[in-house]
Amino acid sequence: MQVSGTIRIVSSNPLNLANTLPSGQSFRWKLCRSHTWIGVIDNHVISLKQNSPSLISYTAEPCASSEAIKNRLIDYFRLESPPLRELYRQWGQSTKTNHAENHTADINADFKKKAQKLDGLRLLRQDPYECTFCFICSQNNHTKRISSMVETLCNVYGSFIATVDGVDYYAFPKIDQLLRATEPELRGLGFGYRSKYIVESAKIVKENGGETWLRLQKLVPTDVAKLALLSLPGIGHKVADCIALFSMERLDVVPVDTHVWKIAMRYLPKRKKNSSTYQYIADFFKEKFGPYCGWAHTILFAAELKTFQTVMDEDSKVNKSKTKAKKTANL
DNA sequence: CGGTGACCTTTCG
DNA sequence: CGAAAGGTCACC
Repeated sequence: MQVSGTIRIVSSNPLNLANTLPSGQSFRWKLCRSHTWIGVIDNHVISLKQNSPSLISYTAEPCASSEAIKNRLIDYFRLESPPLRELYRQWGQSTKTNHAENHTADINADFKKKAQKLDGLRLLRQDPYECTFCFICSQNNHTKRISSMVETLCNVYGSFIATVDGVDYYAFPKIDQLLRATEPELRGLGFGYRSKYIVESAKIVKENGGETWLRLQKLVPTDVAKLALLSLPGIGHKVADCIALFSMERLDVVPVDTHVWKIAMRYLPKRKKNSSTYQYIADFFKEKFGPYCGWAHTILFAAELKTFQTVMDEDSKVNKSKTKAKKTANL
């Protein structure tokens, strides 16, 4: 038995599932049919269909109050605020700079161009506990493999939720379930050197109070929350920033990963790759995009993903012979 | 502090 | 078949 309903999307505050769900924030969504996505939120298998830019329909299993599911989705997609259209407009607007910077490329102008292809990409509000372990899996890894690792964690250690379209869905394992995982077992499941990080981090999370310990980090200052995250093995500054941004309401945090690094180097003088440069790049994004720079960052990050390359490249259909030149330019 | 190299495995060109 | 992938850690 399942519940269903619809959500109205207003144009001043868009949500585009196809641009949001595969953007590298969550690793739990799969496109199962045209415009239809299936994933798990909490203990519900959620199916979402983008009927049009202004209408999304959902089903949830197992049964629950339709209103409760709807409210959960509104929360998950941050549909209450801020009005995203206006943010896109601001991010695409060049900030006034001094003369020296006028000679460099304009990241806001480039944002504007890319954002047109990635309309309605919303930052998700994820669970800090789940997000933490997903991003421990993310280091030096690609989204496809991360997704399959997270799925394995759920299928092996999590509780069964429901079968939908012949597929069994499992919840993300609770800390006591996750504690059953051993390093050799995880290595056997293909987690590689992250196996040890997962096992050790799970122990520390348990010692500190379990899932709620991570959820409580929402309430403390950002630097305190980051220290808590950094105390877990397998979490450095970049992963801590991802968790803070995607699950702890730190929308002003900019994780500097390999893609963001490359983006930044198109606008900034070259620097060595060390911790001070990490902050230097994060500050650059903050200056250019303001208090919601983490959200802007995620859009620019997504534009670099292979998943979106076909969409982003539709520009070049104008003149296919230019493809070769474009490739060289990107190097 | 800053710099360097090892590290599991999959995916993609 | 080699490089890259939402990096981190140990060690100098």
